[in-house]
Amino acid sequence: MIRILLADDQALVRGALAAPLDLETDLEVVAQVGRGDEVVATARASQAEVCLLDIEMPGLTGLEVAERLRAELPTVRSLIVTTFGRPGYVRRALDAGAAGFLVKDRPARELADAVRRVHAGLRVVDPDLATESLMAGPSPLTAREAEILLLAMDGSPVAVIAARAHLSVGTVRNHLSAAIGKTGASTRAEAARVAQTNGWI
Amino acid sequence: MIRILLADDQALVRGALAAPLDLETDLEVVAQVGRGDEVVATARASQAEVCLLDIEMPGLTGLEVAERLRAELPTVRSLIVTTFGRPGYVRRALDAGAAGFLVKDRPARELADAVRRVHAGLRVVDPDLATESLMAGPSPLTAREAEILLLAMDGSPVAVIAARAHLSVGTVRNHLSAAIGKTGASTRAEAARVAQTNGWI
DNA sequence: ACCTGGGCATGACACCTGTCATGGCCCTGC
DNA sequence: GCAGGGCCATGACAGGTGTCATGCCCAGGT
Repeated sequence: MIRILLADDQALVRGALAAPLDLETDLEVVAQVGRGDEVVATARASQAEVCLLDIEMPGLTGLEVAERLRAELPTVRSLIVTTFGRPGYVRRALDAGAAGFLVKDRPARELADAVRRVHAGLRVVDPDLATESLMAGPSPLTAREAEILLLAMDGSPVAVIAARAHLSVGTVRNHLSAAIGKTGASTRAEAARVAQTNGWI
Repeated sequence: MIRILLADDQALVRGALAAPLDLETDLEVVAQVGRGDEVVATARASQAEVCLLDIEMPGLTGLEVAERLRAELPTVRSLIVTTFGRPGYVRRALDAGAAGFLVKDRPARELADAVRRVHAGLRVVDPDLATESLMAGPSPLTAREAEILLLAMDGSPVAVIAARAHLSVGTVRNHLSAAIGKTGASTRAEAARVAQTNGWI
């Protein structure tokens, strides 16, 4: 019996994922949570073996949760199950310690199989996403550039970004300028969009 | 037998909504689509009586679909079923001709009841959303301001917005300035976010 | 030891933005 | 008719933004 924890902010989706998994004789959904920051504690309490994680969740993203699970509960496997597979997300997920990456709206059989493989210590990556991820290549952004670009995403003025990053305004503008150049954009907002869709931030 | 069309871009969600509805003896899901621009034709072909519409869909939004349904198939009722209920969405949905507005992750019984009421010609609005919608009040933005703000959402420079709206750059800046003032924001991006979350655009 | 590349900062320049004042046009309601 | 309000435009000004050159510090690799 493989013990599964399900994390997704939409109750409807949790239900839709849990139902077919519970029908499998060797799988058992032992916990469901709707927030990223509740996953680690719940996984510990429920002695889950595999965590299915959505990426977009309040509290913590699925990627951050995967990191914490690796650090705090190394025996638990993380499997990212997300709606839209942005290219670079796959790389970031695997770097964060996830054992697998799937998109939703796949037949339930595939999902169940993925859980079994992950539980057996294998890595599972959606084939389409894997090729797309390799095509896109690694992020051209440095860590700082990515960080600044993330802070710039909401359209805040440079002064605010600088304060939040504990940097001078000039440095922030340099990083943004570099990011704009590397992404081939001509505006912060455009650069942020490009980086976003490629999974670089 | 009430004939239902289900429109949502996530196959998983469509399945999760359809299953409990099909279990009701007087309801029948006769069609499912994943894009907004396929709804009208499919509704006509399948002779649907009630359309459950998600808001965020490729092609057309659920709000736009509701408008077209009212114009082209006036006997068909639209019921908006969305993930997050932004305050002003309710008003816009009803203005667009929708007969009801619900959030997902509600018990299936409620959804089925809503379908029956809508089919009977009644209006159905999620009570929480209804009060919240009334609290927020009507949009303070003029039509033009909302239009310009919508174009500004992606962070394009004013020159691009002006070209897309067939206006002078000065006029665009005036509208944006007005919108920024009315929303209490201090940046276009912030104004756009405020307008977005209040459903004013 | 040397060189390279990233992070940080400063200063300067051209350009873009947000704000305000002013004016003309059109429609609606009194 | 006439005032009011939305829409469009222009011009001017302060401040924000994108770009570039320059410099310093600190790791890592040759």
